[in-house]
Amino acid sequence: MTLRKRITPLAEQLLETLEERGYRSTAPRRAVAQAVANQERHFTAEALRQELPLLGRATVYRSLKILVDTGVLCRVLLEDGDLHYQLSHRGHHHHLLCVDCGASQDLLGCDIEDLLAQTSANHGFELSGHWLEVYGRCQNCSQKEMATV
Amino acid sequence: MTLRKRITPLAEQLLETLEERGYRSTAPRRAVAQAVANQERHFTAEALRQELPLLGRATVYRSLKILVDTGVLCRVLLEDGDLHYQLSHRGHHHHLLCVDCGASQDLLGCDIEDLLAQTSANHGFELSGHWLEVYGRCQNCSQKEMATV
DNA sequence: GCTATATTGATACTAAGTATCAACAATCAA
DNA sequence: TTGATTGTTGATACTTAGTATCAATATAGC
Repeated sequence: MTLRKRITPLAEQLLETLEERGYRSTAPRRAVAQAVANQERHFTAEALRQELPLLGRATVYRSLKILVDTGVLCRVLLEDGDLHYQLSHRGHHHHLLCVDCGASQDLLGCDIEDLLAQTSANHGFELSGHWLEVYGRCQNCSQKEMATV
Repeated sequence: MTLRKRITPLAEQLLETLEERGYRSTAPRRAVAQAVANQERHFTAEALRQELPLLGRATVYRSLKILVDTGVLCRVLLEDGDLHYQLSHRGHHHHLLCVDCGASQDLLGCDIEDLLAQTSANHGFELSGHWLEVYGRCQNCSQKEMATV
């Protein structure tokens, strides 16, 4: 079958996570897992779909959804409003997104939560969650900029 | 003309802002400004369009875009990923969104910027912007919850 | 009132989803 | 290993949010 491709350890790991959650291991899901594992940067749903022309649209979108639900993928909001997907380290985190090269770094263990809880409380809000994206220029791109100016 | 409706001071103010930016004052824009001014909560593009059946789709979306560009409207990302629009106080700010009733409060003058600048620097990032939405339960909804439990 | 130019709206397209549903496949138990 | 149960697929069609094009029209300024 065309869909049964070589599968890398990362893709395997993604599939295992799905199975742990009770999702069946199917050829289409293997294909999506492998395609996701191959991505080096954040990607759009449509880009992924184009890499998987043999799969139905709905299947690709459904697979993305369950990958997000199981915490394997996360959604990233780009500065221009585009929504992309990206492999996620489990748990709550934020992204530092380079507006030049598109690289992203995870932001862990910063003190935003505390600050937000405090601020929310001041407004009479009971905090339940938040979404934060940080845009800027990564070290590489800053240095390139320096060099050309 | 059906489009020339009574216009409220707020809508008037929105139009003036557009004119200051060099946009012409047209009947469709008056209609959009009034419809936007009438909203009590954040709203979707499509909802607004349905209130303005006489206007072309493109016109509504274009008007929303220039209202966002001029800072009169801002985009709000709901917890479920839906994108809404909302009247904006000029300048950079964030939203406290109630997940129960949908109310939103603006979050001004909090110290997130400093914290982010610091954190970004630690990661070699040159900060250029950020997007933050805070979800929770407003005072009203918290109290209602209390009362029923 | 004329004219240059901005704006409109019809149409068609992209992108991201969701809903439906008959056909099919994976799993598990016998 | 077979077979029933139940999850999954993919075709299709629909919704929402936009954007691009372009001829027709309205606006602002002279």
